[in-house]
Amino acid sequence: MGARLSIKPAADFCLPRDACSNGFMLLAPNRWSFGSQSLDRPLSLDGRAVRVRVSQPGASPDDCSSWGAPVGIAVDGALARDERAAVKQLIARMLRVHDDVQGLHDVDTRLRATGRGRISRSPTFFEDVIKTITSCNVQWGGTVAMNAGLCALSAGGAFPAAAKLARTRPATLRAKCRVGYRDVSIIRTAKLFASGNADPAWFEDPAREDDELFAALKRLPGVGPYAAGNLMQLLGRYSRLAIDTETLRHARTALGMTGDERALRKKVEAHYERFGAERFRVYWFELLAEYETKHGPIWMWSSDNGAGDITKP
DNA sequence: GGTAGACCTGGACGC
DNA sequence: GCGTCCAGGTCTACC
Repeated sequence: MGARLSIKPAADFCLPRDACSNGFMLLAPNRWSFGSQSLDRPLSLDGRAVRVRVSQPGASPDDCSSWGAPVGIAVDGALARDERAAVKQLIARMLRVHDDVQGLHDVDTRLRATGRGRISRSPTFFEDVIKTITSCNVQWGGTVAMNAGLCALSAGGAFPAAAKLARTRPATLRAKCRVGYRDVSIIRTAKLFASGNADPAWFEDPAREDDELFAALKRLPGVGPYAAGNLMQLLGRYSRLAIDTETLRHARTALGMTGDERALRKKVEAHYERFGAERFRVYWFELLAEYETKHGPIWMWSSDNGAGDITKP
């Protein structure tokens, strides 16, 4: 008999809409089930993996009266009291269940009716960092394959812990996970986290200045301007864009901008500057709306049907 | 500070 | 089936 946990989320939280707000939800070890509108994945608890299924019965993005219902977590196995608290904390971080999105809706009123504003992430900052590194300089299919390979390294299929990756040889990562030249960056980053020289609490400290945080992120191996920008939003800092080729495509096709790459970057920065501290989220939900125009609501996509065409992050 | 080239993989394409 | 080319950010060397 497994444990059953419950989280009381923010009043406008809607699992299908808020979980499926980031392509990371389609990467291993996450599995979004289109049929049951639930999220399955293993979580690491002090070295052992427990499988969880997260659901919010009755929640529908199209029915605001269904938002805010309790989020249920079904755990495959029994949990000690401290483990129950840990599971709830990891899921709450991942889904941002308590985030307030009013500030975003104040600057972008288009999002009010949809309730959108939460961008999901990983249960841990370390997983966010490695997933971001695997999203650089590769097409989405490559990122999917790399994360599947990384999770295959761990018993139970959980995302590997920093200590585990720190002990892995570069050749093993290349051969089994197809990470290519990112092998050294991933292992160096894992060593920083495993040794305590990179402290998640330091990066997650809300008192940290954006500039200081961005500079520290760029010092992580394999993290450049794009990756640092993406990690900023994963840390809840939305004042910077994470400009990649998809941003430039959006600038050309949706915003009608022209020019070479340098010119486009300047125009994109100028375009979103008026949204201040909410720059990234305004950009991201514009991009998401564009995808959904082509492919339908993102919560109707599934990890089982090819992971869709969504790009990073 | 700006630029060029290497890094690796998978997909597209031509033969 | 095989070879070639290309796309995707980061890093380093160089100007």
